[in-house]
Amino acid sequence: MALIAERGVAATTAAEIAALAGVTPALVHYYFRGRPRLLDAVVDERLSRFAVHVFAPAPTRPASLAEAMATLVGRIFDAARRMPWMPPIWIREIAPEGGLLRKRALALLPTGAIGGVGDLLAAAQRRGEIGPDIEPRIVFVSIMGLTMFPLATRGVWRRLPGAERITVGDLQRHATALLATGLAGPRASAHTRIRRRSG
Amino acid sequence: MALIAERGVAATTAAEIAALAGVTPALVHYYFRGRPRLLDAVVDERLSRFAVHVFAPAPTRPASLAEAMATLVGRIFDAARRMPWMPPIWIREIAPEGGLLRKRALALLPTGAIGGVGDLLAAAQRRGEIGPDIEPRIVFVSIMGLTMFPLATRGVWRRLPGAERITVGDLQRHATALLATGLAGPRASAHTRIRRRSG
Amino acid sequence: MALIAERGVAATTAAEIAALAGVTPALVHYYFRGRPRLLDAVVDERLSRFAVHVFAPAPTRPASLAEAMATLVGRIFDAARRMPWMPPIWIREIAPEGGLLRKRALALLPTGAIGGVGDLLAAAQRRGEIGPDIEPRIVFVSIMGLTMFPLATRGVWRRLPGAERITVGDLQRHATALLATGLAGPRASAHTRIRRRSG
Amino acid sequence: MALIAERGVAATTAAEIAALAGVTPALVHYYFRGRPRLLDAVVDERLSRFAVHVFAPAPTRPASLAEAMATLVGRIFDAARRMPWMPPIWIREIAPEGGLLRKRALALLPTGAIGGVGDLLAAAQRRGEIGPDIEPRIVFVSIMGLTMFPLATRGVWRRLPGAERITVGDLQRHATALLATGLAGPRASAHTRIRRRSG
DNA sequence: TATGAATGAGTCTTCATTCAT
DNA sequence: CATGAATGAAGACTCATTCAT
Repeated sequence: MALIAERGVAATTAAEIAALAGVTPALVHYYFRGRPRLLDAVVDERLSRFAVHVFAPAPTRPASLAEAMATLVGRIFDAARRMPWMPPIWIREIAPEGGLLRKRALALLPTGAIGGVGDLLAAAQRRGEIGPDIEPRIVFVSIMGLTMFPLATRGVWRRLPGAERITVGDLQRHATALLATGLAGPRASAHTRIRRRSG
Repeated sequence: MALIAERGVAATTAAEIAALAGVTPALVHYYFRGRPRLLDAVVDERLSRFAVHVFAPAPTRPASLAEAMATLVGRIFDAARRMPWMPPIWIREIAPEGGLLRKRALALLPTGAIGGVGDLLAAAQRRGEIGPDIEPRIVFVSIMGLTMFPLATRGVWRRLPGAERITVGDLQRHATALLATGLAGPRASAHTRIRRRSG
Repeated sequence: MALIAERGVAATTAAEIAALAGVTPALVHYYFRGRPRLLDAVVDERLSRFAVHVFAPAPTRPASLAEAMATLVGRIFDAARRMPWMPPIWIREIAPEGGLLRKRALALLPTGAIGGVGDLLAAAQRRGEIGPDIEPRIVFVSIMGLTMFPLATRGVWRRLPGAERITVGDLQRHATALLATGLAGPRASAHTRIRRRSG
Repeated sequence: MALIAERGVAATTAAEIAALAGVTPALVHYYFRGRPRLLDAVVDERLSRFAVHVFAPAPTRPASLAEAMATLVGRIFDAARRMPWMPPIWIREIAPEGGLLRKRALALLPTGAIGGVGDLLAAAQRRGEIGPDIEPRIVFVSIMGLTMFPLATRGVWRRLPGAERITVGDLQRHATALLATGLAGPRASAHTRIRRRSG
């Protein structure tokens, strides 16, 4: 997982995997019965856990839309903490056109659940709870763009001036806030909120 | 560019590039003087144009922060329309850890300009114009996650139920809105806005 | 035997043999103590039976040369009926230059007996009972070419037009006749012979 | 051709071919574009020549059946003199069930011409010119068994006692005679024939 | 400038063999 | 007796690279 997360599928050879595991390339082949099935195993035995972690728990009736979003974001960050190889793999090998794990991994996406989120948001939009320019059906994509993408690219943006000390927790708070109220932040009338990172 | 965008750098051979160009692999090698310098050329002669398109124009003093963001988003979408190979390449080969064009392309990022945006946002946050949970320094990353990422992954999410007819224009509007006010949408007191996609 | 007859020695792996036998490749190795000795066993425990069947029975004093030949041909066909794997193996792995069982199997050939047949024929030739252009010493080879070879290649020639219904019995009669009197058939003065395949 | 004739297709590696040709295995692959097409080339560029040599010349109206057979046998021996790799290859890789060149090479066999020979013989048999036990349709197979087979197996039978000095010419004469009149030789009434190998 | 021929290094894969159990 | 795990050696194949032309 580490190698694939770091270099991508195409650039990861069986020999490298074997070396990292302290075995011979022949064993890797013997064990997984060929490269295609090794990739199957990557998806079925590892990537699937991530999907389960994010989607499996019965969705408790959320108090509000914002809370529902925050929960989903929370689960993604949580899963990524446990399975840090997922964000880069997702970003490189699953999401984009021609990703080498795409076909294998797309089945993991609970299209139903995602559609459900879309329905929920579309209804909310009809009730005026959601901005008119929002596309409810691709809010899920935006969530990915605000969670998996920054998680996968920490290495780059951490070098941006002033970003060195931003933690994963900060990132989660940032994504949740951006998703809820955008840069504008909560309405002026909102009650005082707990300050983060007081230090 | 098309091949790299579609399959990634590692999976694109000089022979494929040559075939697509109607020349011999030997000529590709002769012309670019080796694979490393071919990748250099990809970055220097193509990817750089994208960066120029997004960042080069003198930043006219924006009327508001929201407008500044909308302009940046607009430029990205505009550049992506002209150079559709950029989003997948960015997502796969530049942004993530171990991206094969990362070292070469990172120099293109105008760290200064990005830092400037960060400064601007940090100041705005101090003035209370920006939500307290926002991290000004990585707003740029969020913008990427709301523009380049969905552009690079249209192939996947277009299959989500209800997302078939979402256009790039819709996507831009969605990203701009989300960035400005989040899902919550503009404050209640806001004046009526032009409806999108009336048909 | 079936696998070797069908694909040849070089193309038959220990794993295939094991699979067909319902055991593991490791057991095949354990049992035969390596590939060379597996091939030894093929020769010593199977192929040898064929040779025994053809040559072992005490050669009853034949009434005539023709009868002696018919007997030998009969024994070969008989053995091939019981051990149908032999003709292909003989043709591919024993007879030709570089056959993979050649060295092992050649010892099975009773050179003495074959030489005896040669002596017999040479004497007959000297007495004028055998055509002057016949080479007595390689009549045995011709017998092989008229028995083992067609038996090993039935799959091909059965597809020849009109050859579909030719049985092994027909083949034996054909070989015996050809050997005795060639295409010309028995002398005109010969007494009527029993017709074959009356149905 | 030499390697395949000597060891068979399965036991001949690209590396051996390369070594014999004084080039690298990579070149063999480059030149033939893979093993399957190397075998195609073997068949199309070499084996086909043999078939042409044997079958192509317009069949001059033969004076007799015996002459027709002698001509066919003569052509086979002639072709084998020029292309000595053919008999072993034919015997191992084309004729038997599971031969590795079988599918590729069977198209070379002029089924029509062979069927024609069959027709001719069948008619002759009806006229009583051919023995009743002969199967006209597989006389062609017998011819192969009396020509290609002994040619492919010289290495073995040359070691038979008394066979050391038998030449290819002797073999041809032997095969022709056996085919014409069997071991029995020409009818007693036949006119004197030229003696062979007077020395 | 352009290429066909050629290759070294490295890919996945196969397979007989080993060995602890 | 029997096997699963493991491997070395070798196989076909790939690809960037070289080079004479």
